[in-house]
Amino acid sequence: MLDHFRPFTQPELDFVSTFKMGELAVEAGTTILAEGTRSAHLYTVLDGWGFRYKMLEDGRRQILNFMMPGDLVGLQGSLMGEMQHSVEALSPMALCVFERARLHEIFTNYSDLAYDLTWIASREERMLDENLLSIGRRTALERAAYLLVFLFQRARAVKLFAGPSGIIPITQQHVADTLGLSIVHTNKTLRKLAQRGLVRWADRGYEVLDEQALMEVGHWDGYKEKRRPFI
Amino acid sequence: MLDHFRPFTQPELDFVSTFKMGELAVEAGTTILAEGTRSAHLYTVLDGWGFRYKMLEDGRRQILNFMMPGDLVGLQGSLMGEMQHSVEALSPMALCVFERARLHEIFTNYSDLAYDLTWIASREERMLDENLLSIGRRTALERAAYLLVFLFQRARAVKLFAGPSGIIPITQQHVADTLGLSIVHTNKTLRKLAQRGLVRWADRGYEVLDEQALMEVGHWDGYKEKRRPFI
DNA sequence: CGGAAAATTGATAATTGTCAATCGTCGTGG
DNA sequence: CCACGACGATTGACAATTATCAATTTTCCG
Repeated sequence: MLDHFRPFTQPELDFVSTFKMGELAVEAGTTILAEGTRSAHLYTVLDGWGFRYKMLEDGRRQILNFMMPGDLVGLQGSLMGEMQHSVEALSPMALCVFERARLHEIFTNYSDLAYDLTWIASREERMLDENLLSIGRRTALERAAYLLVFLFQRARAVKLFAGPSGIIPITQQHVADTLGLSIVHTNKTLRKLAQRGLVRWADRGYEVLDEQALMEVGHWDGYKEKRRPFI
Repeated sequence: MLDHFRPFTQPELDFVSTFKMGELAVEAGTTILAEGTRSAHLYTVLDGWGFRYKMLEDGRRQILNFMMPGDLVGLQGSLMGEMQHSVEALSPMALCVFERARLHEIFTNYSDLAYDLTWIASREERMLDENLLSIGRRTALERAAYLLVFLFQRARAVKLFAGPSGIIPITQQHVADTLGLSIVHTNKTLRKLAQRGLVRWADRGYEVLDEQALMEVGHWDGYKEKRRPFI
């Protein structure tokens, strides 16, 4: 997996190992961070899938983005105090745990790592921009197509799939809450993509069958990213 | 305006003055940064209103967020290369111009400023999260109410209004493109808010009349923010 | 094998979008 | 000062998309 990320210098490795408090393994469905809470920790995803979401008081839920290896969990909360969103594991996950309180040390003593942190935050912002465009302006079918290739390409980039392809471990409820659609309409929309042979409902998730076609349906150029940091 | 922001140390001020290349004043409607472009500059908003947006090839436009004094313009592009969104002035704006190439110096030599940068990026992410929740899960009326108080509170916090209240300088087309609605439906929705006496269409923009009621309609707690950095 | 959770479906209701005018306001040129 | 245009706001009618309801199937697991 790591060949996708930038190499570390020795002092960085030394620091990271002291900054690191340990590893955490969680089951699918575990809530890692909860909205309204202040966590003493900050995490890096080592393995598995997770997602960030917000809810309205009456229960309506919006999934904001998905998390995969290399993503930071809880940076917002670390910088700004209380969490304004929750994070839940979609599959079993392995996380690297850091101490929130020591975040500032990174800035003062390891500027390259600080730069990486900001880079990662910026990348998250970029994904949110794309998701906003999607929910705001794409039709249901376009949104679904976009979401599935988007997740597929991201997952492939961090080697989350065993082979060249693989299964995206989400239920239709997750898709619905990501796309801002009802679950019934989501089902009908995904079904349409399946009928056209672009995706397949497999085991406990979706499999992408025709990457190119999905990108066309979703009016999306694809997920381009060069070397990236991994903290 | 500046009492809202954190104070600087002298060395920071000295650095900022060398990092700063000059100021830029633009008319309403000017495109400051364009999607697909690489800018040699990075900006800080000193005065005025602007907005970030993305478009699909067929012209559908989604406004991602609005920019007000203290916001950074173009950080994403500075960190990641090509701009993936455009930025346009909504009103006449004053911008402080920085050299993109020297961004790294901030990280190596002015860690507090670097921290501030990341803080600002994180805050932007938080706003995007809220906007996503809005577009994905709120009804048209809720979205409109949320957007108007949101802009109202942000603008008030940075003293963009002359008195205690003021006018938000947006057209209904802007509102529509922010909320992900058609312009006709946006008009009918805003009209409903106006009939209830929550907002008023004035001169060339909207004025908030009943902040509390808007927050209730929009199921929103309000915009809380303590001290914040200003670069 | 029994249940529970997730996926499907068909029918019907709301919400939101599209079309096609019309109305107003404001700045410009005559 | 007034007519002309342009852009933005408004409206009403009608169409399309998406949501809600209410069952049924499937699939997964113990």
